Amino acid sequence: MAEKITSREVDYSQWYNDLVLQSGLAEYSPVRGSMVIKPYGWAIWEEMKSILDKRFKETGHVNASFPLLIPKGFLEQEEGHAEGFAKECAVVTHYRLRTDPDKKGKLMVDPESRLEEELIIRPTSETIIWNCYKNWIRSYRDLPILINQWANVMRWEMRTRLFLRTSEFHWQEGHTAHATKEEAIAETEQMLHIYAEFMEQYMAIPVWRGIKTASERFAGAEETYCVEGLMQDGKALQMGTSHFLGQNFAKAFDVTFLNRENKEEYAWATSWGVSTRMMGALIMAHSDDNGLVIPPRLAPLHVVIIPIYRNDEQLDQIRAKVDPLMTELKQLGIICKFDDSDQNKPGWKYAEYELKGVPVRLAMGMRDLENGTVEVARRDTREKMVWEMTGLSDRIRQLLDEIQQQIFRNALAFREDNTHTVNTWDEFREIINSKGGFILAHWDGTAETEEQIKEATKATIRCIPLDAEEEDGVCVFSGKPSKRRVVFAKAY
RNA sequence: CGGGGUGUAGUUCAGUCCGGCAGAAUGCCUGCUUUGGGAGCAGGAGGUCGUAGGUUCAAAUCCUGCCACCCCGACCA
Repeated sequence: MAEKITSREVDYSQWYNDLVLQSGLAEYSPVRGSMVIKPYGWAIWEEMKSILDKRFKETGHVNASFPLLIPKGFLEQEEGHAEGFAKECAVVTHYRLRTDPDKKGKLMVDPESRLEEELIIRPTSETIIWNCYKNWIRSYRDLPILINQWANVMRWEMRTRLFLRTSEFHWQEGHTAHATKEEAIAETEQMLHIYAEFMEQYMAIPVWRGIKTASERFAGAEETYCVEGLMQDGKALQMGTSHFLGQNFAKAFDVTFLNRENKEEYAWATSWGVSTRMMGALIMAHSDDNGLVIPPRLAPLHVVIIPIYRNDEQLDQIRAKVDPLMTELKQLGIICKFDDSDQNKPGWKYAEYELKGVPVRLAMGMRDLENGTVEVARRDTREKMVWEMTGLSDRIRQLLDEIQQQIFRNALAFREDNTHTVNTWDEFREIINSKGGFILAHWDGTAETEEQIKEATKATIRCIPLDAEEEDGVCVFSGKPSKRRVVFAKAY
């Protein structure tokens, strides 16, 4: 457990891996690209889920569950969708194993169990859901359908990274059907804003809200909206997407309804999702060389209390002070733990809880008992203070709020320091190659230019910001006229 | 799928070049002493050396094949 985390300066990727493994968020599994999410990691994900789930329900959505296995033919129905996902699908071809007659104790795929129609493991669920919607939608009175599902999906990735890109990942996918285009677009935008608010207010990560260019658009979408965050190494991370699917899936699955004028019309669709990738963002946005830094609003444990004592009698004295404090803290909705285990010394515990990113640590020893005080340490700044026991629980609640805000302010300041408005190609290349971060630059709107910039610098257009102001300018690459700036960055 | 790296105790690794009893640290178990920033001492348990084959009196070590994982690219949320 005393292993060192690689410093961010030395090797950012290795730092990230060390952190995930050592803090007990997750570990590798025997199958490449899949991971075990351990209780501490899952606890954070559950926190994220419960907050988002509540917001979804507040905005009229309901949860359901659709199957893991999808008939291969379904994927063929929508052309763009098929092209986008075909090359990363795991395929089920057989339904049975048998003992291998040639190798004792070994199993083999039973060649006689080949499936008539092969099944794919869902990479996303548009197809199987729209196959259902076909039967569920008859009239405009059946609309809108506002369904979400929490599920795991699988995309066979060439190169995987814990949380950021695993073959199997957990997410939620909302799939809605609407009677009008306007309503579907409003839904797409609404969900994007719910994501953005969650990321800023809970994850403490400022995000760009924007629209993807055609080349970055979801397979099968008319328009893809996204939220983009900035990691400490200057690379951008797409943290969520919301798609306006137009009538593409309705046409592919023949989903029509009779409108008020008794005329048959195709339904309008959206889909939107965030995944366990957000865990990666949370880690990379705030943590340091000592371990995780988790914003209080997502932390599974807010406060840890560590006793410092020489014998059982002293421990009992400390416990007598800690018990009522814990009761008060719990009444304020603060999750706390008294770590009175005798396995490790206080110093070990300090390091351990810092590694796990617990926002506030209290230490109480004989000196404190005499003075009626407690040592308060905050994880984000690693600052230590000595506070009076009187009125402590309220001060801790305020401190947690302050930490939440401070972490966000830091992330925002970091993003501002690493967002550059650029007008020349030389400047663009210079910044992308040295500092990284976001670049705001004019773009002529063509896929050719976008591609050439990507080839030259590896930077991609992360989004066209929703709140971009109209501004006449010329494309940083081609010199052609442009109406607004777009956001470039190297991305995960 | 290309380039690089690694597979030896729960973990991190040494040992491999030059074949000869399977090692260290850490963690784990027992006991005692400790406890305000990753404790100390004593004792103990723990490994078919990734896998299959070959060479040899003898293989962790040499040869061949295979597999897995990590890092860097191409692809992607």
